[in-house]
Amino acid sequence: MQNRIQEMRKAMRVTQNELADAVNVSRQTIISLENGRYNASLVLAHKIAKYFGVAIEELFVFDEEEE
Amino acid sequence: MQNRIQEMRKAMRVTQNELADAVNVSRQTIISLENGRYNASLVLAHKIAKYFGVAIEELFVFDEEEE
DNA sequence: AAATAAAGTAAAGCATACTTTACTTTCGAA
DNA sequence: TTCGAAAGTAAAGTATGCTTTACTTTATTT
Repeated sequence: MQNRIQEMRKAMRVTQNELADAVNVSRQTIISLENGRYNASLVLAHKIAKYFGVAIEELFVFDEEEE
Repeated sequence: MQNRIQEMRKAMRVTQNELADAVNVSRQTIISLENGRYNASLVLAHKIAKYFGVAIEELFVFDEEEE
């Protein structure tokens, strides 16, 4: 699964810190998500999508081969 | 967070077993999700939503007060 | 009413999301 | 070119999603 968090964050000119605060997680979590170290939980995915004003499916790219 | 898994599953006349197999998790996982014991991961949420042919946001009800 | 399928509970164990702390690297401005 | 902000790495610890096994309860069908 890929995501467009960094892309959208930069488009909105927001720092990792600001995003982390806005959705109530640590900056580490944002870094790890952006760098593909793990996947967001459903709740976090929803919060970030909402923050960017998009649907979860627009923010996360579910490559259909994945299991 | 609430979800409409049981509701949609019954509407489609599918058993917990069939759904579990279709999205590749154990039956326990479906039971626990339906009974609100925990939240689905993003990947699982996507698979179930896809199985039912709806968007994640239609299947999961994110009550905005939650944290 | 008896048999079978479907749904549920319980609990131990593993995998992964997320936190915290501390330190390093990159980058844009003064 | 240096200084500070932003981004990144590493690693140990906690929380939670998911599995597995085994047994119980509720529905449905015959």
